[in-house]
Amino acid sequence: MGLRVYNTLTREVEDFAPQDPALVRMFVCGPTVYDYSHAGHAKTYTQFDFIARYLGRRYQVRYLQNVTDIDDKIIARAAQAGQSARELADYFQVAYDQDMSWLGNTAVTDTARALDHIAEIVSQVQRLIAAGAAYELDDGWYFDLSTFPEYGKLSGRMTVAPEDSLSRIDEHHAKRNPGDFALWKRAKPGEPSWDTDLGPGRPGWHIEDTAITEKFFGAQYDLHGGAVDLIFPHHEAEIAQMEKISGRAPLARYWMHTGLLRIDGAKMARSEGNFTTVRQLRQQWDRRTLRYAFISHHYRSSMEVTDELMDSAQASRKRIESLYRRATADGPSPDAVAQEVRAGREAFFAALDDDFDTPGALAALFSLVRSLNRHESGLGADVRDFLQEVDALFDAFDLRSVVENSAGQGIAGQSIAGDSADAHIEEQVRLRAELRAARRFAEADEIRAQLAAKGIIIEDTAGGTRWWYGTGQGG
RNA sequence: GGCGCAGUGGCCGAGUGGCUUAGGCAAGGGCCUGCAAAGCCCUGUACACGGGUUCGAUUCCCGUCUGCGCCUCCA
Repeated sequence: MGLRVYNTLTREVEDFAPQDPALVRMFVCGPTVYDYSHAGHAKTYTQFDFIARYLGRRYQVRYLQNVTDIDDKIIARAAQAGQSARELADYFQVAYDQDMSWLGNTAVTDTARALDHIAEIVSQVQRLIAAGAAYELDDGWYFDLSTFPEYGKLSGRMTVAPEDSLSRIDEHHAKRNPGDFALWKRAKPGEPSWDTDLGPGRPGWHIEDTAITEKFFGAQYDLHGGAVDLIFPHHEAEIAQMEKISGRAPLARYWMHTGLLRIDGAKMARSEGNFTTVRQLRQQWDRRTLRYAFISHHYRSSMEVTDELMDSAQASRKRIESLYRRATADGPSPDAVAQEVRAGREAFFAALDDDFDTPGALAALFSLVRSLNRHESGLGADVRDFLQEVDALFDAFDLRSVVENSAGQGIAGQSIAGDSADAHIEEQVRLRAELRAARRFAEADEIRAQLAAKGIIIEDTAGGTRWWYGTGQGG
């Protein structure tokens, strides 16, 4: 069974087939770098990171993201801070990169800044002018929507409705149609601008994306992503620009949109001032717990990050890690167990193939976890392999530290730990075992308490005592 | 007002025209354990409301209500 994805353009789940059977070209709208990224960015970019990783199982993936490094807010903030727009954008782009790498979002293969693509942007505007789809006003060039009747096909908003009584579309001066959007903004005094054949100015917001995707992918590509709040007008405008220029449709074969992250019931957004930054989240939670929280929701759902949710995510995560810790047998598991693993693995991937149903996949995973937990011992390499395979996609479990540190005595004598600190712990664990054997429990418990104070966790099992380093504050 | 998405058990959250339970967290009871931890077993409340289609609907259709998003920058 193949991969199926929900396409916003058709409002249906469709079979996924890239233009080039071996390669997926995907583009996800990146941030405007005028401030720190927040939990909403973390959600969207983590979910697309997962999607790209999953596509990577079957295809080579070219994952392109843009960075908007010039716009009104950047200019305004820079002026406030006494910096150049460039300095401010550079600073927040670095901050964004740091936040994404903290989250473990590693799948982006190409990052493109708007200001590095002025020539491509100008070229697109010129071609729109040549096609009769752009016109000039005193403050810049605009797209003429009357030349693109399909405008609105992504959002289902096919008529620019006079009855949109609450519409806040700028009725500015001489625009031919109320929804016409800026392609190139003429330079204003004191603002940064670029000298081009269109005159001094700077790009409109929508045109940078199509200029960048055309450069990297050509006129058409496979997958375009972003959060739902970008559907209108941003993605509509991209479609209008590129399909007008190329005469080919669709711009992107599959349009995928993530649900928004809410706070107190309302959308989290920088412009709303109600946002929690990634940097703040970082103080409170382990990055894997945060990733787990995102992965445990379907990408299209909206969600809210609460302490209760995060506690739940942490507990769930640890359940997987505990199983991994238990799977210590050298070879493969016994046949009956191996069969369970195969069946569970199959169910897991079947769910993911169905429009990246991560909650469904986790359900399959936990069903397997429970059935495997019934086995006292014998869980072997196939279990470890599967959990590693899962984690290569989710990156939400702390399997590695467990491998490196679960060296307690009594577990098949395998001590992976080597340094002196670990040797000391080994010694303490051994001493405690002797005390327990002598039924001197008070002293044994004292050792356990001392180790716990250092963040070392101890478990007595039928096979002996295991120990490992806990995953730290906040889990 | 227009367009779009959604309403599932204490919380989170998939899914399905009837088949055996989604799953996780939390709660209560039990087992295991010197204790702890981990784990296992058991227990409980579901599908917003009103119609319709159907032998049968939480699952399809219509309507109502409610929430969210977009219509301005926005992941």
